[in-house]
Amino acid sequence: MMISTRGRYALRILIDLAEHQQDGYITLKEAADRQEISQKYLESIIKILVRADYVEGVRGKGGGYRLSRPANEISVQDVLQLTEGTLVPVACLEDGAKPCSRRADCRTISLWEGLDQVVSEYLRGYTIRDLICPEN
Amino acid sequence: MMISTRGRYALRILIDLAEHQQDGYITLKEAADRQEISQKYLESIIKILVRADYVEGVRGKGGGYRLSRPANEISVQDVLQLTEGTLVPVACLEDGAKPCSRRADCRTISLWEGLDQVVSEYLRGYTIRDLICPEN
DNA sequence: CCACAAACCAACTGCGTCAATAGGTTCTGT
DNA sequence: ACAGAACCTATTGACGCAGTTGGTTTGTGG
Repeated sequence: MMISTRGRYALRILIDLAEHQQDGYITLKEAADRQEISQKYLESIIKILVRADYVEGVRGKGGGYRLSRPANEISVQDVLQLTEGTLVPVACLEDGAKPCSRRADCRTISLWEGLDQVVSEYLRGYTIRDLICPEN
Repeated sequence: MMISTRGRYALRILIDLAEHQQDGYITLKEAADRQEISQKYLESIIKILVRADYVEGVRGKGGGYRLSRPANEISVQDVLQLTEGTLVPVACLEDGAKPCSRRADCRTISLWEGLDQVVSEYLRGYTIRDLICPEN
């Protein structure tokens, strides 16, 4: 189980915002109700998206959230990387990882590098635009 | 970080056994020392491999472990699936998962199915034989 | 102008899993 | 018999996930 609810909910709320773009600002309550996700928990997730400038939040009455850039410019890869922290399969592939003392005769490093490659390429091929329902 | 030490150590001990096949039975201590893994922890991992009949254990003096089938017949996919429990990216893809109530208008299911596909295909392409050092 | 609606913020909690340790028991060749 | 090896069960500490609690700040419609 490699994708936690954090990443999955993040995608779902982005999709929800994309599908209701024409309705103006969407409140957290609306989105949470539609997606059947705890409002409070979703709050902590959307905060990450706001800070990373995928989503814009407006306070006060009449406020809410909306995408701060077009849906086709938000890649699934980026969203998951942001919310999950990392997507690499093993710690030694994280950038800034301290070099492994067994690196010289590690038999598996190329296996993991290849896996990372394959996953990244796949996820980079999807944007939020590709995930919204055709009629939106 | 999707592959835990359990899966990684399992691969490493299988590789170790494969590379020392001609030395007869390999004791846990030998392998643990070579791989710099806690003997006790490795014990719990190799037990899984014995039960799944990837490895054969022989007790008593002169005993130890060896592969119970050729290295090229042990796929990385199978080993990781066994030791990690599952490799699917989200719970609803596990077989025997209770059907999701939101399945009908889930926007992301095909994304996850595709990811699962891509990862499985990649890992199925590797066997222990592909990971051992050429000179062995 | 002010009450209310909304986003924003910080701290905490229960739970499960991972990674590992501890302390044995059983088997077997010499 | 005994030493060396696999085998077995239980327990532990740390950590992250998933979610909750209880607020504070900001903006606007009436």
